[in-house]
Amino acid sequence: MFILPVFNQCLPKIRQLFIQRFFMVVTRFAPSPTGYLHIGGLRTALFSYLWAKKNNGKFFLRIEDTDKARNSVEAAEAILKAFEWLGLEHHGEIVYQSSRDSIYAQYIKQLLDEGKAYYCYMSKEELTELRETQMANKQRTMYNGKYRDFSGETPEGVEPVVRIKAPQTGAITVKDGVKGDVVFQAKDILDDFVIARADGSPTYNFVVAVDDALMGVNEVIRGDDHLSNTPKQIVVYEALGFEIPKFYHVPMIHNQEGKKLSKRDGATDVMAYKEMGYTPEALLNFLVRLGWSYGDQEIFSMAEMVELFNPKDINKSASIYSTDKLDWLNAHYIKNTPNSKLAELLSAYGLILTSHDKKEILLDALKDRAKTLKEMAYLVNEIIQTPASYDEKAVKKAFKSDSIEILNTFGAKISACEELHLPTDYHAVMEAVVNEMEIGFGKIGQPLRIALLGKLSGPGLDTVMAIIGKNETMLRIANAITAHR
RNA sequence: GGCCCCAUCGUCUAGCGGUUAGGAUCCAUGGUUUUCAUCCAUGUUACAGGAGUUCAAGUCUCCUUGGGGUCACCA
Repeated sequence: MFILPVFNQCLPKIRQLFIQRFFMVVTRFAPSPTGYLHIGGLRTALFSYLWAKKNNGKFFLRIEDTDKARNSVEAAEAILKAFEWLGLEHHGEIVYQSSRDSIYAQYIKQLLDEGKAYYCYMSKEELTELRETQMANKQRTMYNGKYRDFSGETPEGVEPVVRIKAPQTGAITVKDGVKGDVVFQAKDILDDFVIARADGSPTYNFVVAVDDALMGVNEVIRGDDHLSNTPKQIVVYEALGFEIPKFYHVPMIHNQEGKKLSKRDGATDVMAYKEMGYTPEALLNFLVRLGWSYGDQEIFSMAEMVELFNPKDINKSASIYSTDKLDWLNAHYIKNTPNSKLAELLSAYGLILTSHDKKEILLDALKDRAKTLKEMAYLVNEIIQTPASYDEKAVKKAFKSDSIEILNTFGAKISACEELHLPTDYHAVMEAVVNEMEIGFGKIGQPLRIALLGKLSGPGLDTVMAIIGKNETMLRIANAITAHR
């Protein structure tokens, strides 16, 4: 092979351009501005990010705001905020389609000049009438090509749209990395669709193709609701002489009713998951496994996702959104988060632990018990705060006639002890009382639990006492005795 | 309605012609724990239906059924 030596002799810069042009994976996430990032969008963003990252490629962010009514800056900020929380990064500047009108205009003009597109003077009324006739005749509604080869007098009073000359026969094949080759017949789906509105603004299928081509995007990973748009985009690519990218159309995420996930399906805003106490690791892990798998593996760190993800392994079928597994993953990640980091995370839920001297014991005692950070913050507060009331059912069940006496004895012993620091110290006192009074552990455990926590569940009592300290322990015991005498 | 996509436990999924159809989650039961949770063990539950191809089909083909997506001067 003689190509390799020649290639290596090229100047580094040219060589890099070559690599970039022919080998570098460039993906993008191109949401329309809705004001927040939703869970389905995040998954395609994640897939695109991972694939680019794995290949040392580029992952771009583009806001599809050709519809100027919606606030794209706010939307971009919301997306960036979510990306930041999740640790996702995009390359370069955010591309706003709304600021690229002149670029689109240039390509529209090019197509017009080359005779690949034309002005269409059909009025809206005429178009509507055409559609109604077609529907009445049970034909598919489509533009009839009236101005495709028009050479007469241009009608007055109609601002023309620009339509592209789409093939009327033959087939368009979308080579899709997920679905395989999907063949569309031109006669079934195509007509000369509008690429520029009467006001000159370009339409979606046109700008998507132009931008992806200009940005060098060569691997498009997006929802399969775009699959039927793809032939139109291919028409644009071909008219403009751009190279068609590789497509991966990932199946939808459905709600419990089996329909496409929408705003009405509760928490579709990614940031709502932060508020609910989910960790980025859990959410990302959850989403990467929705529609994608790697054998039997369930737990994926970001590094593993980058290493193992490949869009060719994406499923073909839609999945239903259910949070059972997300809860499990979240609990898993909380359990495996170091305490220092956990304390930091918990501060976002109003829990400031920096000054607590038994922080380690406290976090160790609770990290196995919470499904979310929010729940964990709540559980911590339950322990730190003196119980304001006692669960009646629990009292009824566990407070026996001899409970006051046992608590009194225990309280007195605690009071007499000088050195009480660790759970084992408190445990020794409990054992001493149990032995002296010749009772079972449950006899002291149940009422003491109510005294300390106001209810019958929670971490080990010795642990709780070590966390709250000697004085608070005595206070809670005294309170309980007063309340239940 | 036209076109397109899809179909394995309730849910997420493995499977890529020969498996007792596997894992995870959920649920249930048992063990550990003074309680609860964690953890461990065990268990219930699936190839939508029908024709082919083949010695052999969850796996290939076709049909049916069911579900979804999409059909704009929205994105």
